[in-house]
Amino acid sequence: MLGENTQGVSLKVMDYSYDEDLEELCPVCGDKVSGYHYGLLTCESCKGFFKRTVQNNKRYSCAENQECKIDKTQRKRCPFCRFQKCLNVGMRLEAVRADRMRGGRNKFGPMYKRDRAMKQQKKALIRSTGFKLESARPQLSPVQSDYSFTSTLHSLPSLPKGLLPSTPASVTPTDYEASLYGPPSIGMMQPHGPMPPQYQYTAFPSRAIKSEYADHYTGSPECVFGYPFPNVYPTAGSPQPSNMPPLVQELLRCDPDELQVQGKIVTFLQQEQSGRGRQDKLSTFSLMCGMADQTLFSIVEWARSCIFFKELKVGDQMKLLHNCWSELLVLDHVFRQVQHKKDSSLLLVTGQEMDLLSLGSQAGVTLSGLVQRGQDLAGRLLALQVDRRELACLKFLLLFNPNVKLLENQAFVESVQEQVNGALLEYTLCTYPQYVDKFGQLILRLPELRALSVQAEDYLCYKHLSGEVPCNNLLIEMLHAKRACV
DNA sequence: TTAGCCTTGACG
DNA sequence: CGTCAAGGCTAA
Repeated sequence: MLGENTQGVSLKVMDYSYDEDLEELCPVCGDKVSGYHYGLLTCESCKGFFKRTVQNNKRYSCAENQECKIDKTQRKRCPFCRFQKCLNVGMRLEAVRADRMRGGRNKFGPMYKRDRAMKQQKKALIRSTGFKLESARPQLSPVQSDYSFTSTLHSLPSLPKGLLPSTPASVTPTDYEASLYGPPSIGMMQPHGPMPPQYQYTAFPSRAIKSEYADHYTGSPECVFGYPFPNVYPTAGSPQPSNMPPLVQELLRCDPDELQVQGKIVTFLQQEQSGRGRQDKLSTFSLMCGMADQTLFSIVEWARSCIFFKELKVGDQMKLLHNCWSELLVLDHVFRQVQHKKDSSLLLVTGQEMDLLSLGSQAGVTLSGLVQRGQDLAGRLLALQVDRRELACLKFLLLFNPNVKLLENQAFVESVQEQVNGALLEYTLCTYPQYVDKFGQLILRLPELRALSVQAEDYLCYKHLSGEVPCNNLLIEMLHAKRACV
């Protein structure tokens, strides 16, 4: 949602301008990338450094404050900070083979492929939207197919219960991969905070790492590494699945693969833009509406496939979603900023970055204020170190709002609310015992979030009435539905 | 120890 | 059979 200026806005989107520049730099030292190594695109030297460090179980120490800048010229100066940075940007210990088997492929192969595909898509999106998202007149004829909410709820085939992401295994392969998969290049989930410096000195149970193809070998059982197989690395500080309340785990499992959502939205916007002529390109504001609209779409899909929610009758489902869609949308946005961890720019659902300064100077006061409140909320959540399991709970607490009136199955909604509350409380107590009242702090964010979403709705309504929001989309339908029933 | 180049080998 | 991320080798 951008720009209150009908003349047109041209908000600069920073990232991905030139294919080479930002994309081809090693996230550790900024040197030239030589390919995917240990989970992400890095340069040859950091690849070698990471390998040596893990293979030889090296321990370094930092002569300074463990915050040395690592760049191409200084990367040799402090191996401690260099390795720290390797871990922080998402290099994977488990990609270093304990048995030193050469060649072949590992389980990251498919992810490298997906990442490459995403990058391609994004480049295409940049090409079609332009580096600077130039505004045109508000679009008259949105090329949106039938996205009415009612048809959405009805038309999507009901998924067979057994096939939903609730397979017996503790974590589905996709979830596992998604959560393992590192951060910024594809702008998805990343560790919720920088790796604590003591990370590598913590006593971990040693565990032999074998290559996946090592079955053919009689690998030496003595092969033990100091670095553990970091199953829980990406969410360091998060619990082992064993001491997590089962419900929390179940809720997390409902969460969609962020990469897939991003991919869908990017593809959609790209197609929409490419179907237009030069003069006909969507304005920045319209693009943002498109993003929000598509995000909303994925939120509805998420809800429909969720445990508890799918048990409800469609009527109740609609009432709940009408009530909380904007809250979920705002939470989605805010949590993305929490992961983004930059105050100077917004991370969009497409993975693009938008510079906050230029947004501030070109968007109107209302929008700037909204965005700022979102940043403030993101800041508080970041300070709280909210993790994605807690996020999953919060989403359910918003969705199953017992204050929604005239529900057919009010009692069920109330019971879900209570169950999730209990699970979140238990989770925060078990996982973050050092936090005095993390649960309470998290719950306190909900009213703030609601207040913000109300303001955002008002803003959207205003923009809609002044004819600046492409109509005929889910966003507007939700807006109308809510205003109609309140 | 570093980092550029070489060899390996499952996967498509 | 080519690709490309693993590990290996070796001058600086």
